[in-house]
Amino acid sequence: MDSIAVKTDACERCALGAFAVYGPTRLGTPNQIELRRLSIRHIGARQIVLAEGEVPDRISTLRMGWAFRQKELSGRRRQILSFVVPGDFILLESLVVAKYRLPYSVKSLTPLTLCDFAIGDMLQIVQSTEEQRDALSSSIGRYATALNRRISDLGRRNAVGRIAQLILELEGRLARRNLVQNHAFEFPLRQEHIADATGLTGAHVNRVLSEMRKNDLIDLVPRRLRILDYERLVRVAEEG
Amino acid sequence: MDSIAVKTDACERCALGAFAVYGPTRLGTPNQIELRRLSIRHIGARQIVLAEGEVPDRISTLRMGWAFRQKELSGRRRQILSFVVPGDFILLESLVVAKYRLPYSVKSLTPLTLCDFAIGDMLQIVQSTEEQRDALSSSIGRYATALNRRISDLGRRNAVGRIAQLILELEGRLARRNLVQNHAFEFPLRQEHIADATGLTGAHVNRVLSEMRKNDLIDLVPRRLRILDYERLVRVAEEG
DNA sequence: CGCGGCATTGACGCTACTCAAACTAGGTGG
DNA sequence: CCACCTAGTTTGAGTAGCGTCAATGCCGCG
Repeated sequence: MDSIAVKTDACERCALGAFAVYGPTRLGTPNQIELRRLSIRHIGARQIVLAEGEVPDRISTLRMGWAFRQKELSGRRRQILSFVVPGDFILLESLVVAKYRLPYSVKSLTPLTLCDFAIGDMLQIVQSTEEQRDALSSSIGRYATALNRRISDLGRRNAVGRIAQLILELEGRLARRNLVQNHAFEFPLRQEHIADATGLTGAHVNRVLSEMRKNDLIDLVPRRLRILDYERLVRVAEEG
Repeated sequence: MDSIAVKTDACERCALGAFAVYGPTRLGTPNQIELRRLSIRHIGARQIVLAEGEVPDRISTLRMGWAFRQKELSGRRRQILSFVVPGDFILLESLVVAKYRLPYSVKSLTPLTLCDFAIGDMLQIVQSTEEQRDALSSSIGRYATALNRRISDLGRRNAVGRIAQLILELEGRLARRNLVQNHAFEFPLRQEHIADATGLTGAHVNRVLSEMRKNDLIDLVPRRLRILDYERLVRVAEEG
């Protein structure tokens, strides 16, 4: 059982490994990634993966499924800070900040498969070559840039703009991982998640989405989204 | 002229150096900070310090004055992402991300005094000892946590809550630098800046502020703010 | 004295919220 | 194969919070 699992989960055949931060190291012999991998975990949907206040000593990559980072506020309010898609580190921060105390929690949206590493091991891998250092560096840069963009979206864009930006961000991130075909991709978010990510309510998200559908901007069916008019969606995102 | 400037600006007498990330290194002999400092710059109020899209090769600490990071959107909208107060790096990101391309611009709020360093030099300083690495690490951690908090504020708090959170954040950061006496501190923001940081309009900020004054929460006069009832302000920030 | 930069205030409107009910589809057990 | 259940979506009516625009006030400064 175990050996079969290890074989089918071999890193050099992992489609996502190539797009992870440690992509450049992934194919070496002996395979450093696979050697250092501590465990592969499967987690059901809607589970807490990391709880607020934790100080993780391991770092995991998401091999399959979606998760999100959320902050819970008083009175049943919550804000989704960002989404974690396949190929992402669950907690990139822990590669930069020693003993990072989580100011939010991480929750699974779908069932997940995680690959776990010791933080020290991963740091070594990810700093082993110039190429790796660059990969880490630009990954952090994109993450920081996305956080900043999220702030301007929430502060200064209306509902349509925020939702359009969110869709575009996800499309971009998934496209870098080869998870988009012809502007269509897996989209496991419920309207409730879109609402909590954009600072809106479910009801209003619903109205905006049906407006976007009517305008032939997107085609959103359960679990799958297609951008029908990319240029116009960009314009709408920018103006809104 | 120059020699006088250097003497009065000596790092070991800089009140803020102690609270900067490189604080632990500040008093060594020979003085590494002062040796590596490339220049001291004075910049007027309302100037662009770093422009969006730049890829800075120097890193500066703010010795005096306030600045802020802003993103400009279409249609005269702007979002203030965060404020830079004395003792901060203008661009902490550049210590973590090589060749970071600025996704926002940095603007001075008041006249500034900056101390400039080569990024490589500063990296060396800031990684020279365990203590330094920890200082850098926790500084990045606080920055990341603040960005995330800002996201939940904008997404899920009302006007009072956002403004209260902003005031508390600034008080906390200034307090760590010994720039707060009895909950009172320099506060050079115009209402317009509060508005652009909290995603509100100047008019509405005005109404909220006068409400907060009427409730004896804060005492805000031009350029100076005092928190009158800290506990209650925390409560208001949390609930709002 | 007058100007420029902010702060303040009022009238009015719109975006997005609230609450609640109806609807839909996928899954499950009898 | 149907009845039912649940999770999620859709829709409506009424409303609140914050935005818009414009006028007025205030104060320091040249």
